[in-house]
Amino acid sequence: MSQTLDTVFAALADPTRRAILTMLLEDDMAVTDVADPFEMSLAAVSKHLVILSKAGLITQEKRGRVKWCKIEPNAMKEASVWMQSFGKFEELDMDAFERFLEAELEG
Amino acid sequence: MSQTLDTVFAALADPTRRAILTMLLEDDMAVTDVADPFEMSLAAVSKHLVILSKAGLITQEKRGRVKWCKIEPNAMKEASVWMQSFGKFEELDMDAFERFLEAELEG
DNA sequence: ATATTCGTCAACCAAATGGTTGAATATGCA
DNA sequence: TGCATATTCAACCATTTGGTTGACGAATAT
Repeated sequence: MSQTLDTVFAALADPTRRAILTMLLEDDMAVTDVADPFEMSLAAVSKHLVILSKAGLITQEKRGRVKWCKIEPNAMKEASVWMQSFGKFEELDMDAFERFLEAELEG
Repeated sequence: MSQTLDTVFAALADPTRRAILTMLLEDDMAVTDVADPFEMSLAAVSKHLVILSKAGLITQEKRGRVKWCKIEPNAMKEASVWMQSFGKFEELDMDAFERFLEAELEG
């Protein structure tokens, strides 16, 4: 039983958290800026960041009063490998994938 | 926002459900046989199968009084592609991966 | 010095999750 | 027919989840 898979998959199951990760692909961000596009309180987003942090999917570093969030893509490796064992997927349609990411961000 | 990603990742977040999927990699199985190795009621396992089913990760076909469960690896495609966008992972250590799958089954 | 900004904490809430048990349904067997 | 097997359903329960608000501490700006 892998606690890592539990926490990583659970973290990825929430659309807000996936949107946050997609945002962080662009650049490191402060907590306040991460929260900005969402229609929920800063405290709620802060909790999401804790969950992403515990799953290892992001790291946070405090500089001054600003806490910077950085994505840690390698934390997905175990989960990604796990999934890949379950099928040989067709090649990626990258255009479709881009559109999909757009939708995720708006979602 | 993708309801599919929500349900697939949520389904994979539970170790019992991942173990079920790993079992189904070997062969299609009846509900009773799926439930056998787990220390929980048949009803509980049945619920897990419903969740896997709704996520599209398995299909179930009733023949006689037996309901057969079949893994549908392609349902992981979208989620797998999503994850892969977040990093270029090092090459897989396949021995480690085998050991990991063993542990999952025992978990 | 004081006000403002950044972020978390604590208490609370509703809804979802993962489990239980016992009854119900449907099929197969003798 | 009558019994056993396969599976789900319904009601229930404890815990977790995802959100809220208001207060708070730490850092910055005026």
